Amino acid sequence: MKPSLPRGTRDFGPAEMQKRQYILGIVRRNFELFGYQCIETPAMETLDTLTGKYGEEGDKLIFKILNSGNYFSEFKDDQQLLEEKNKGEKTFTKFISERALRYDLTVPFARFVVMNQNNLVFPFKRFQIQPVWRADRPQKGRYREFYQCDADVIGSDSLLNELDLITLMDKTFKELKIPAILKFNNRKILTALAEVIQEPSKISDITVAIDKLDKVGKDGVIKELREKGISESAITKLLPLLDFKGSNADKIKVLNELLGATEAGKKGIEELNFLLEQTKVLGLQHLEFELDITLARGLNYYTGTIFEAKAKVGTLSSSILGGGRYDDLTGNFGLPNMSGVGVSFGIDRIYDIMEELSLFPEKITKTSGTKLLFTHFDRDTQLFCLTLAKELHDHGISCEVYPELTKKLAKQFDYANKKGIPYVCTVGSDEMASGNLSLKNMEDGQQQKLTKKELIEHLRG
RNA sequence: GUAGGUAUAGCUCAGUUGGUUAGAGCAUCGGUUUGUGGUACCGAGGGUCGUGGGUUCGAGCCCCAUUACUUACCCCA
Repeated sequence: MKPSLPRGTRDFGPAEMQKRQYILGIVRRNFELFGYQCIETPAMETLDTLTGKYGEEGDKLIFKILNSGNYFSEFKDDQQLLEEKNKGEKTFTKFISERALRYDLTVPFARFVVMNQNNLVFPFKRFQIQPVWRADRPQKGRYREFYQCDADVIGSDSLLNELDLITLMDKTFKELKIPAILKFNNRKILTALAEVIQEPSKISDITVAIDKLDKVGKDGVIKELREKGISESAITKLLPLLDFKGSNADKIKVLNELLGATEAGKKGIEELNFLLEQTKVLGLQHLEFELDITLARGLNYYTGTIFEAKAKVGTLSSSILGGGRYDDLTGNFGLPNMSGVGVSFGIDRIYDIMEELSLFPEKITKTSGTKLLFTHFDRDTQLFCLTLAKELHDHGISCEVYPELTKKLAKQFDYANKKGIPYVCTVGSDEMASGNLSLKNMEDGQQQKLTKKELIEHLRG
């Protein structure tokens, strides 16, 4: 058969993995620096755990796992099967699937917290770096299997956690050298907005429309709002938002006029203001920090602050980080009043951007970490090389013995060359007898005779 | 869900208005060179042209269907 990959998935070869590990290393180091602790959860969850948390569109994109065994045995006869099928996809799915691949790391984390509540220290700061799966249509920067790197604090509703995460993001993107903009908003603003215009059910339509302001202009947005059935009086109330430009402080002023009278609006504005002021006091080193009222994020569970980061340069316009506050995600699993906030780095997109902008350091592009290759001529010398290699390994020197028997040194040198191994030690019967080993530097071609001791000293230095 | 693109050697791709035995580069293996690589030269192996139909004397090329991958939109992050 012809080998192929399923849509939206990728292999990572040695060269790609070194770059991925570089990104992961920076992210992980910062997570730990800020006091987050690592956990892992299974690739699959029970379907019930996941459904209903991501919104209607999100639920459709959950990869479901077919039950093992004969799932048709659930049905008495064709008649019953047909009846169940006609009830719709949702109920029918229950018969053939009880498990699904995780869609993100936040919901499994909430499940984890509830199940381990007696063993955890709250507020609990955890990080998690694992793949997630989404049955999306793939395109540029969008994959069906990708990694999320999450940091969350749960069991504390203090806005200090938001600030903690903001500085974490600032530091991490600085170290990755990605010029990025961090946009934020607050779900309470959106709630207040719905209240003010008295169209609570249309709130997502409205944010989607306003979000297109840059693309289609003010008139375009108004047109789309009308198409979505938003009343004229509501549109009139929204007009100030369409001129929503200027500094973060200007935006707060507009919001105050528009939403200051509502309970949710007042609270939301207060929170936004706090973050803006304290961020100014802390002083961000790298990130651009912008209040974006159109930022909604599709995930249902967010209730307060929401975050999203994008690269400021390059062709990839999709976000490279997302996150926010969820006040009652654990309530679904029987543990109410557990507010949490977290962010998720999308390292696959971060990789794409760094590749495009050539942000990876030169030194990590080598495919091999091996420092020395032993070449040989026959079984005896090969086995002797193996004992030498063992000794070098004990001294922490990365080396390997060419595993095939061949008289051709050229082939063995070629191997070292292609793998980017900087030193070659050739061992023939002379060297074996005398103990004088010849070490060749593959970069400058220089060769020298060394004893075993000298060789080890030389390579450790 | 909507619209486009692509499918030929292990990989990246050529392939003329439809015409003999389908090509190149890279990779692999062998040789020039039986103890020295990165670069040179010579040679070899490797293909049901995604799959199934159709048109034609004749199809890699045209038509229909189908599958896979891919891009954009919707959506999502």
